[in-house]
Amino acid sequence: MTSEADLGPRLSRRLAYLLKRAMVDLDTLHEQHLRPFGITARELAVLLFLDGREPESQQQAAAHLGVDRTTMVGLLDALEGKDLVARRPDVEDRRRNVIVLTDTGQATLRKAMRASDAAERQLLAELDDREAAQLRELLKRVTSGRA
Amino acid sequence: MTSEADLGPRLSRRLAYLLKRAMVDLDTLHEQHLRPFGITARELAVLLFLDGREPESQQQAAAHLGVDRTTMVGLLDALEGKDLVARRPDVEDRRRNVIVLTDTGQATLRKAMRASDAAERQLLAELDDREAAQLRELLKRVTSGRA
DNA sequence: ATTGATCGTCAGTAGAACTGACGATCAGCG
DNA sequence: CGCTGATCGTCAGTTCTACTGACGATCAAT
Repeated sequence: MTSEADLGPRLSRRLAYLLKRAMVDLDTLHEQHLRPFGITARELAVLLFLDGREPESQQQAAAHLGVDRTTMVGLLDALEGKDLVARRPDVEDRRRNVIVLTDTGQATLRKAMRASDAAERQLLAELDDREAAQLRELLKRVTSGRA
Repeated sequence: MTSEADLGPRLSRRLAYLLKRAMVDLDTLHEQHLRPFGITARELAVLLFLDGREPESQQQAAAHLGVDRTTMVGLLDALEGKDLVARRPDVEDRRRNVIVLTDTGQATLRKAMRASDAAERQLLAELDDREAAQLRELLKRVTSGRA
């Protein structure tokens, strides 16, 4: 792949380049580490989001996760097919589905999160703990500014 | 859009979330700031790459930029259509095109780079200069580790 | 009861990137 | 020289993803 020295300093210091690069690398690492659990990083994000929340409708969950409502259908189809989440009719509003984690989903979430932690650690292998926390904090402030 | 508080701390601290969020935001900002120049962030990256390098073939440039050779064709078609780059036959190897910046391309590059700088500044508005440099440095070390 | 909006779903579409192939050209080898 | 295999830029076709628009079902408001 691209080695930073080949690009000269100009492009390799642009934020867009650095961010994309980090994201692609993290995607690759996640793919490797999550393969044993048969889920993608994105599906893990859904599981993580559903856990520790009051049950929510598909569309609420979609909005919070920033994905289109029609995309969420397929995402949940996949997760439901793996028995990780369940759609249950909302008793208060029968248009809605309430999405809940199954027991299998809970267990998979716990294990997959450890794998994801490992992927993150591998991405940040060059940094010590203090620097890793610093990077996380800076990114958090950057994104939270725009809510 | 998604407000960080809504997600709870779990998802909003994951690196994948933070990186993607930052990238999407930066993309949006780039789109706004680059609109006057009629180029995308990606095209700017190509211009920036071509500038300050010995003229190179399409495929070499594509490899360095990490895009597919067939994708580079369309990318250059667009840039050539805007008179920002020119394909010239390589005298030493007539299979190849040498890609060069036109004068217009040079001028556009300079102006667009200032716009891109502004986009980056806006993305990092929450950080002071020292922190912004720190973030850049940490990201650089993260990515350069994997060359 | 009627109107307008929202829910989940699905078909169709649009865009981006890749695969595989093509003619043209090059390098190596006899 | 001539042949063979590889590389260059290009293009057609495929794949993948996300979106638009529509649908029946359901809700809320009047």
